[in-house]
Amino acid sequence: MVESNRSLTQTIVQDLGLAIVCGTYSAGNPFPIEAELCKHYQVSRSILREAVKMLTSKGLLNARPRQGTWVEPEQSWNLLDPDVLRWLLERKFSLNLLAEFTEVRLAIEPQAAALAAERGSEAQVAQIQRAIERMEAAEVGDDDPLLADIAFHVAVLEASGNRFYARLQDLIDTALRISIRLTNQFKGVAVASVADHRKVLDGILARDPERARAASCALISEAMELIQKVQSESGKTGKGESEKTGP
Amino acid sequence: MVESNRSLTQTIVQDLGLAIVCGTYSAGNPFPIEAELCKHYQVSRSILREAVKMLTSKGLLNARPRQGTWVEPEQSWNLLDPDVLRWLLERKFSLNLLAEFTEVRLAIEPQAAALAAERGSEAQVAQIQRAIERMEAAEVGDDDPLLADIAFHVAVLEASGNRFYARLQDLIDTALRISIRLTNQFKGVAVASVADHRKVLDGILARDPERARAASCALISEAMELIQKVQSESGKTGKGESEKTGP
DNA sequence: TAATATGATAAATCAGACATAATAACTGCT
DNA sequence: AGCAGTTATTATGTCTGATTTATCATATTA
Repeated sequence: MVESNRSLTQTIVQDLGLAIVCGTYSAGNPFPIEAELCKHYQVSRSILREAVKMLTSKGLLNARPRQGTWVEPEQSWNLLDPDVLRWLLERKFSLNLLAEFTEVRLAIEPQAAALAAERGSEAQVAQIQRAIERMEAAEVGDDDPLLADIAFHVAVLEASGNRFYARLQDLIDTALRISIRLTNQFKGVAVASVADHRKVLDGILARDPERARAASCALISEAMELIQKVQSESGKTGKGESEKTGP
Repeated sequence: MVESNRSLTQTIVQDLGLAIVCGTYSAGNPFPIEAELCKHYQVSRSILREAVKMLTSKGLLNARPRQGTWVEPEQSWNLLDPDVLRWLLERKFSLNLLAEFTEVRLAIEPQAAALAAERGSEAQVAQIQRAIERMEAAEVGDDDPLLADIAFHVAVLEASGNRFYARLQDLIDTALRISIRLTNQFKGVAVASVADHRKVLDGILARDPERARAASCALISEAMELIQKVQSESGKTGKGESEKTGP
């Protein structure tokens, strides 16, 4: 197990969470009982139970006396929990899921851009502008392109003034990191263009919701097409995807 | 405290979770230390710690030795966790938040309807049809209108084939229940019309994504307008909303 | 004054026990 | 043999008390 400065409980949550979404436990290999897991992780029951409870509250596990602890069906998992999404996307590059998450972004981000144009505060809009400047700096090596990209999308979500939209930032952070890691494997993939991002900012600065929406929509659509392209590529080579779609 | 058949831990999670989102604990009234909460709930430390861990995994709490346990800022809460959303919406009818959540629905559900028209399976579409039939039955008192309404929206989300969309069903279930409870207080509020819902189904049956999208958009927009109407009503009477918008 | 030692506090972790729920095994009867 | 009712087993649920560790406030010392 990986050593870390986190607490024992947190370490076990991460380890077990990843193992669960990777399908380590199934009919043939049922989830172990507390005693076994205690022995495996060399921790007390208290610690292990706390970890299991945390995973239970994310919809991954459930338990009953005498029946033991079991992994809940995938439909019960809180996909929108940052931890859960990260574990899911980290498992051997789950392209299908990344595509589905991008569909969420495609629904939300253009709307967020429109709302930002409509009612974003000066400070919030300035934050978007700053992100664009970081992206420009990144083009000449003065900043990290990935972090600048993330900062842009997060700033737009924040400027929407909708608390649910803003809460997607952890998720988008994760998705973008995975997305980059994924698409970088394939050649011919251009880095997200600053020009296209700037169009969103322009729409917001002009306080033109529809222009902002359209620009954002184009932006995410481009990302979506990229993923689909990778999907067909990996389909041909047979590498990458190995998700089961149900019994 | 309310007696129940749930476990002690679950009972405390619900009680503490609701108290936290209601703002019971703040600067003047800091979150109690473990020992005090144990005394208050009359439970052992194990139970209390498990409950605190569950709330920690939902982003509501955090703890450190010597510093104690504290409530995280609202920006850290997992709004998209079904429990958290329910607690939030249940706290004295949080109209602003309900409006924001409806903005999420406005972004997602039309897209889901379009996807359902595009790639929903026969069985999934049949499920939507069945929900419409339930709504019709409810009109003459042969079914529960709220449950039928929920079944419709859930069926559309399921038919979208996007796992993230499908995961919104718990949240929409909660939101619709609160929404009904809320709007019923005000007269002149017509129950969701079956005709408008059927238009979504028609678009999906015709495999016409844009028609389905437009119909769904109209449906949610109507709900949104209703909420805004109630917002202005309660603004006049001063009742209902009492959310703080920041320090 | 600033770096260092000390002490107090609250969570983190451990160990062992008993209670409870759900199932499996068993008994005794017809 | 076949069923009803009892008992035993098993894994989680809950409790208790103790020890360790991280952090902050204070006091001490150079």
